[in-house]
Amino acid sequence: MSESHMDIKETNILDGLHLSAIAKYQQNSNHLSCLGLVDQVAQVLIEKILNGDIKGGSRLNEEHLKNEFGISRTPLREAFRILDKNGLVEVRPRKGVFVKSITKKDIQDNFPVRANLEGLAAALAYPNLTKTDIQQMEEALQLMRQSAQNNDFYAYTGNHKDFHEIFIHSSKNAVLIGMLNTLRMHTLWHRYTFQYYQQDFEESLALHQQILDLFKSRNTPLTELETLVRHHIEIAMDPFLTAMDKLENASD
Amino acid sequence: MSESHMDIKETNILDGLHLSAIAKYQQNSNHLSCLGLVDQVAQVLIEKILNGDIKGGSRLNEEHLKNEFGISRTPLREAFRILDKNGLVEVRPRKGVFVKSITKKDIQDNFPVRANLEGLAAALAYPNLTKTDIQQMEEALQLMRQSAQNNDFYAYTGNHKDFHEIFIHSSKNAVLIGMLNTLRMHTLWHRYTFQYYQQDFEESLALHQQILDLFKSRNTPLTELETLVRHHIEIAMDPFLTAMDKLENASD
DNA sequence: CAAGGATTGACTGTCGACAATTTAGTTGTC
DNA sequence: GACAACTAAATTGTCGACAGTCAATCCTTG
Repeated sequence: MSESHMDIKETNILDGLHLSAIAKYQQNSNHLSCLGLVDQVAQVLIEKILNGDIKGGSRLNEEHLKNEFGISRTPLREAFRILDKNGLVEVRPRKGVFVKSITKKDIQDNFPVRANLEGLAAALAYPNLTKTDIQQMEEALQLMRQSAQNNDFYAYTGNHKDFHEIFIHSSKNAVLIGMLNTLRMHTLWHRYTFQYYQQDFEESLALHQQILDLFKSRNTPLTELETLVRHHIEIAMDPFLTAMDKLENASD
Repeated sequence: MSESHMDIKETNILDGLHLSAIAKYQQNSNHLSCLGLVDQVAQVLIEKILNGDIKGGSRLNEEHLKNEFGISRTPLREAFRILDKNGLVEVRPRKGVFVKSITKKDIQDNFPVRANLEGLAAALAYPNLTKTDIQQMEEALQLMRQSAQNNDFYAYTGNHKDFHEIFIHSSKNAVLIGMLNTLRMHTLWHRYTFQYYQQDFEESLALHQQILDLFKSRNTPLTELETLVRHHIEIAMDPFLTAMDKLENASD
């Protein structure tokens, strides 16, 4: 912590840790700078937003962030465009970039689309699934059970994510994978809320076991698989919405 | 038409019209510059790519484009990010930005996803449809018939686009609308190919009439509507692929 | 003559500064 | 006392320049 001159109020969006980290990587290692300073900055900002360190609705001030990161405004502005591409911020010309805050409407719009696309992904993946894929999903489901037993909601979310990503990836449809990445990022936006989101593990686990069984079975009708996957996401929306409600009311 | 000074070689990626147009707008009118120079440049580039004026695979040289537009590289680079967001180019760090060229795999990935999402859009739109919506779709279908009679493939594509956009918009799902915009842009990428794309008007017209009938009917089951819309896009893929084949072979 | 390395040229990445615009605060008038 | 116009500070938009990197070409050497 060489920044001794910073009595930074915690109103600062970014703490000093990441900026020095970036500066170090920038100087020392070449291969990381090959990844592009822009992408590094974007990655840090994405993390910050997803973890809730940067609150929704807040404005990303170029001048401040420039100083925080110790870089110029040019790569910063391009990083903003990446955030925009991922739907995390809104770029209002001559006004600045604003972190989007998730509303109920966003969730109500997001879930049906994601449900549909993951259903499609499952159907497309079914003929492609290897033994390794099945095995990995079984492992993921096992970890989900374990996390549920420990009442570790955060870990559960991670395992759940792994489970889904396996068959999404096996769909081998680049367009689909890209869109689901974006959609899932939106949902994970308030990932931290999941820590307080008392999910009904029983139902969720049963459904995922059911899905896995369909994947494992030889002659599963594609429509049945697609419908089930789609359904299991659709019914997850209402609990999510009520969880949002609780959190909103709690912060009042 | 005040641009009388353009004897610009067509080897230029961009002709002089747009750049001078941009410069003019930039000076004269405020409300257009409020739209942001970046967005203007992006819009022009998108048009160029969609119309095929900029070939797929070609590299967008910042230095050249800078001179063409008469602007600096900063807004240009940000415009590139917008193109990237729309999936029209690929940004390779330290290499440059390359216009994506559509492959068969892209089409094979794109159509199923779009079919699924438009099916969902139709189902979501059904309860929201107003008399005006129905009427506009009838008009669009009528224009489609007219264009078909004139063998005007280009106009047909436009009318067809209008027809779809009506119910897509009526889904009132912002996420869905955004994704379909991107997906449809990809398909329209080689919009000019449609001029040579000898579509089977009969089947297409019949299907759209069928869809419109389901929209008009009071008690259409949502699944039936969704399946039909989805199906009518899925079956459009193969003719599109063969059309691509022909075009490829023709250009050899 | 061929292969490997150095060199040069072109291009992208980054930066600091200036210009334009918005916003907030202040002053003046009705 | 309230509203409007003006002013000033803050912030975004744009630009030209420099630095670093990649690639192709040319030269050297075996």
